[in-house]
Amino acid sequence: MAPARTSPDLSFLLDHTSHVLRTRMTAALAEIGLTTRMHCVLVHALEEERTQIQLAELGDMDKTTMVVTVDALEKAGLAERRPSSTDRRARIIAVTAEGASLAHRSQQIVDQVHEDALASLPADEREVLLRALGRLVTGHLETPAEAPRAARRARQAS
Amino acid sequence: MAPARTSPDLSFLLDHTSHVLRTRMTAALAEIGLTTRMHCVLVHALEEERTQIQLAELGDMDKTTMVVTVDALEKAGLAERRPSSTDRRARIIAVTAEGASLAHRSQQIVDQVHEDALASLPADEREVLLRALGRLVTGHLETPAEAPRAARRARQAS
DNA sequence: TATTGTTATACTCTATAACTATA
DNA sequence: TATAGTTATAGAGTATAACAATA
Repeated sequence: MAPARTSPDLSFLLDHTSHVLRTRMTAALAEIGLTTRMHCVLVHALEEERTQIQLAELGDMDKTTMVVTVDALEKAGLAERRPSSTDRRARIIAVTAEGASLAHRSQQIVDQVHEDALASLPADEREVLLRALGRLVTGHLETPAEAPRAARRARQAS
Repeated sequence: MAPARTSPDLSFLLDHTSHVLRTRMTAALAEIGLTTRMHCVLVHALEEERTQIQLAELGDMDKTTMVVTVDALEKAGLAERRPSSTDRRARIIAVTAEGASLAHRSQQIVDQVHEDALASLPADEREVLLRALGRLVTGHLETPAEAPRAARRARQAS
């Protein structure tokens, strides 16, 4: 969508670049059978022992979305749910050997997709682009505006 | 979602900035009763006589999405469907006086939201940011990667 | 036969609600 | 009472299919 065309259209530029980059990333990771989320969970779960909730927060996902993602990782043999030794409600996500190996490859793919995009820019622009975006992310564009969320009916009895 | 954290994470930077900017834009336009799409259609329809299909292409929307958007504009008294004089299948989207006035205000709002974001950057970074994003949009990140589209069942008879 | 606009609806995605087990 | 994880499903958003009118 191209909202307008008057002033330098920052919305269009950011929407388009992020959308296209995301399709590239999705396609590249799909070649090794991963979604972006699976990659994200694998990488964070490898760093240290983490529960589903912790991984959900790191990846900015809902806990119910995390259930689906971990289901997919387990089904693919890339990770396992293990009981936490300290909290019997919680599950530690343990990455399998195969999962660790794939996470290594997927991180290379992610880096490569980013590099490919950045390599198309002059070195000085590349540097400033990252700095400026970083400034926005930690500054003026840090926090989303409130979106009015619709209330929801109770669930139907089954 | 924060896909990774190794190299400078262009995906995260672009996703986050575009997402937050979009929530700002949505909230700002909602104050005058418009969605981003309604604004987009109004502005393009004001430029010259255009059919729904033409407006859909300009805004990168599906024609069925355009139907809904034009319905909303008509309901709000901001635009009307008029028969094309040259093609009896087509409808020209005519902006009403009220619609034109609101489009003027909405364009100011859009510009202001962009300005607010850009004003938080040093002037030199601002300029390079726009140039670099523009380069990506017309260059390496011009075209989305193909997404495998799921086939769909035929419609149920009603 | 192809295209414009329309309606109906299938599908995806995501999050809410409700529940179980445990803290 | 509150939290981790799960299941079921509501709801938004969007696109496909089919169709009528016209080219």
